[in-house]
Amino acid sequence: MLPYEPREIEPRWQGVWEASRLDEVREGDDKPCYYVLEMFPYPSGDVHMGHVRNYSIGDVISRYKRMRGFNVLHPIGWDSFGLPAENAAIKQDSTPAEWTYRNIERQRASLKQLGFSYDWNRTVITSDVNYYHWGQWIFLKLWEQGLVERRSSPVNWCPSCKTVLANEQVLGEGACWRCGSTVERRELEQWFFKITNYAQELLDDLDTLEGWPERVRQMQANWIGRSTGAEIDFALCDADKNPSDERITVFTTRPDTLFGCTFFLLAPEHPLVKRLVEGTVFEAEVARVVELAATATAVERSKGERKKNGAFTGRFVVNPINGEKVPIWIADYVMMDYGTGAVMAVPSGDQRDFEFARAYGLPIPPVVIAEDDPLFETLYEARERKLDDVTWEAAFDGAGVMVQSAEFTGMKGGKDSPGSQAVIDKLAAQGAGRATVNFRLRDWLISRQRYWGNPIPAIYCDNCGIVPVPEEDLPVVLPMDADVAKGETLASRPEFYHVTCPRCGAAAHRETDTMDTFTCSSWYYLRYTDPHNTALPFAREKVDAWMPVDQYIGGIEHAILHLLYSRFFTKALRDIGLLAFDEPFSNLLTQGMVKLNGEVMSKSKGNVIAPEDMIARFGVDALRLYTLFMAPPDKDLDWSQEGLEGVSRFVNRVWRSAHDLLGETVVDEEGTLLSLYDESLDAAAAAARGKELNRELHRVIGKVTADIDRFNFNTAISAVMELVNTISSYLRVPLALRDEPLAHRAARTLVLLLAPFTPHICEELWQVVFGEEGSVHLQSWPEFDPKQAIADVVELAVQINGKVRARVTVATSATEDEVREASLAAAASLIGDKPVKKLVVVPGKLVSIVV
RNA sequence: GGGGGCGUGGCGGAAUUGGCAUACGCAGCGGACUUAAAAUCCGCCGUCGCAAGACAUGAGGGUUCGAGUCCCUCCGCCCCUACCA
Repeated sequence: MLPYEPREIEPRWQGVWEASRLDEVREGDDKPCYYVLEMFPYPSGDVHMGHVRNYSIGDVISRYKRMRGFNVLHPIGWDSFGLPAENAAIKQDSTPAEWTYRNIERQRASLKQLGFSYDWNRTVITSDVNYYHWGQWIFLKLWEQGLVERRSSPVNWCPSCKTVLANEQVLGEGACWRCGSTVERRELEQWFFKITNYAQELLDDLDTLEGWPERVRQMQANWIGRSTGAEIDFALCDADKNPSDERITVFTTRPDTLFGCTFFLLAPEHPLVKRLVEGTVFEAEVARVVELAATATAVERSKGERKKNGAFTGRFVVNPINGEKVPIWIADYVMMDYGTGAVMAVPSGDQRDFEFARAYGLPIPPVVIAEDDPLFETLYEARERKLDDVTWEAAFDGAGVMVQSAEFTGMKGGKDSPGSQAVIDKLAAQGAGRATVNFRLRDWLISRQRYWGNPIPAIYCDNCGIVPVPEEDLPVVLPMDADVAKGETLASRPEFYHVTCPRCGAAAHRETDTMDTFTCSSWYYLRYTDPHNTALPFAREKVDAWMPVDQYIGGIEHAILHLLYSRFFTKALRDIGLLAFDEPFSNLLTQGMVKLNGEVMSKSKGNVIAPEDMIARFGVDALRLYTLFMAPPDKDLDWSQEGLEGVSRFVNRVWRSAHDLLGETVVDEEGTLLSLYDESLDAAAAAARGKELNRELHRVIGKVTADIDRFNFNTAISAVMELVNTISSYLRVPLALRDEPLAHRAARTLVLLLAPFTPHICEELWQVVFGEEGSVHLQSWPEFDPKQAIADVVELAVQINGKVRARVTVATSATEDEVREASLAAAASLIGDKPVKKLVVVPGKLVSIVV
């Protein structure tokens, strides 16, 4: 036996597989299609353990499905536009393109070294012109559909990255997702994708994504943030309640509390504020609060308990339900970008309004109260206002009964309650309100004031305004040699910037903003199905054949951003007629992180375990197997060097066991005999061990198959370890007494079951050691025969009054009556003469006797 | 504040539908082989107990012949999200 040398075996087989194009998709056969996809990497540096784990999961699924008879699409590419390339280029006095493509080549080499079964002929690189060309084409199609808008809006600006950001790219407490800087709010004219047109469908279809983790579905639902309620119009009035024509509309989820509205709030940045107070005595104080809100937000926000600041504007509105005069205040807790930026404040029903009322001495009349509230007796059936304040410590925002609410008194109040509906109906009848649905989701801001991205195909003409670049003029090519270190931008390149207007022929100039990188990653999975198409982003029949992605694998950090944008793209492209399905990813697996001592590995912390170091010591197969064995795929994995060594020992053991099963004498490097025969075994004992081995083979085939199907790779591997333990027991049978066909079958089965996990050692054993024809990765998955996994006899536990008291061995084929009899006999001395009240038989498991 | 998830040996974790809790691995302990070590192989390894046995899945209660799993109450931890009107 040759010693196991992963460093020799692994590169050799990788070369053979590449030369024979083993992993390239062969289209046109009649096998069912299966599309397995891992989120493609950003080429920021070396391949790390997180990549190894992510791609090992995908590779097991890919190889397994191929052995199960599927035609598998398993592609890889790079998400290669983005700001880090610009920053790196400045630091290294290089260009973003140079830095990006150098990193891609390094990562490509690493991924090949890891032996992943990618179809390298389908690589998609988003900064390649033959890809981003079609991103521009899709942009134009969305524009034609009315899904692209350029408009002025308050947006998030990162002063460090010097670009605007989408809402989804601003993390908690106002931090930029890339650099962590506090973002600023600016009013700017920008490009948007109208993702809000799909808000309802994006929410509804989450219910169809049964193959997604509940957590991700919840996060998306929360992000979309649907609220049902009403819009209510309040007319501005003067101090004597004379209404004007001007109305301010609010959104509320609690129209039933309208009788408790004692003040009216505007966001500090609300466009009306300035005009309401201009030239009045209230102007100075209002301006002070506006200023406070604009400057202190980010700092205040991080401080947990926030004091609510506000100021009276000196103006009033009329409450449309009861004609009461309500003062208009501004308050810094009212957000301009949710609802309408105006709020009807009901201090008894909303905690924030409650605190504000207490701080500024405003009345708090209760209007919806719980039935067990002490006030209930006093106020029940009170239609007029009897009580103008409460002794409560906090607002009551639950479901209750409406009081002090005219004809609505006594009705059930709460979110979406009959009381709410009744109030909406009355307001609708007088034209002062209507039922409506509000979403938290905002339109997707996709323009970036950066160089290294996909140019937005638009032209500015003094005569014609904003003009789309004609389809036949695509692609708008990004100059690859821009020296960003010297401050070069798209605007500073005359040959890029100056154009003639495609409509009128006058001198014009190009848009110099580029698209958000997330636009590139929103459709790359479609391009993989048809990566070389030069006439279209993809052909309809290719997409129809492969999509949707059967299994998508990636990190939870994309739960909202990438996954929501991709779902939007899919729906928008469907409506353009390019696709026929509603959702891009049928099943999603979010893998956990690889950590060291509970901390995320990072270069800056200096706690990185480099894959190549581990490969040099233990080999690719051991490393990959380790990442799959140590934890379930969706959980975080804390690095354990001892754990990797244990898995490496197991791989070595597989190598020795396979040789031994073929009848080879196994020796170590110094020639010491490692095969261990038990000469005391006779033919009958050998046959019994053979029977046991055969049974175990079938049990493990069944277990591994079921476990891979539900992504329990860790237990699939432990089942193979159990098989190897049983094989070890069989290997003690002296060669002369062994069942040779059985031993060979065991060896082949072991290798087939492990092939998706440890592809190199299995290929070596299969082709070289076993001398089989063809790659192990093109073999059929072992057939599971449940009948052969069953033993002739089975030991049952006998429970008496819920405790295991005895054991009885019966034939597997025994009838329930036979089992009953045998267990009563076995437990006779324990039961004595007590009458048996009940007897439950669980076939193959236990018997429960109650006395 | 809202939402999601979790609590099992010294550690990572297993237990698919309510059916013998702790599979598999790591660490540890003992033995074989060896001049010795490494490697390998065999065995032990929840707690208490000499043993028979008793007790153990965060705590307490319930349903059931039977609960890690289902229900209720409480405690603790993690993640996401948030002045969302």
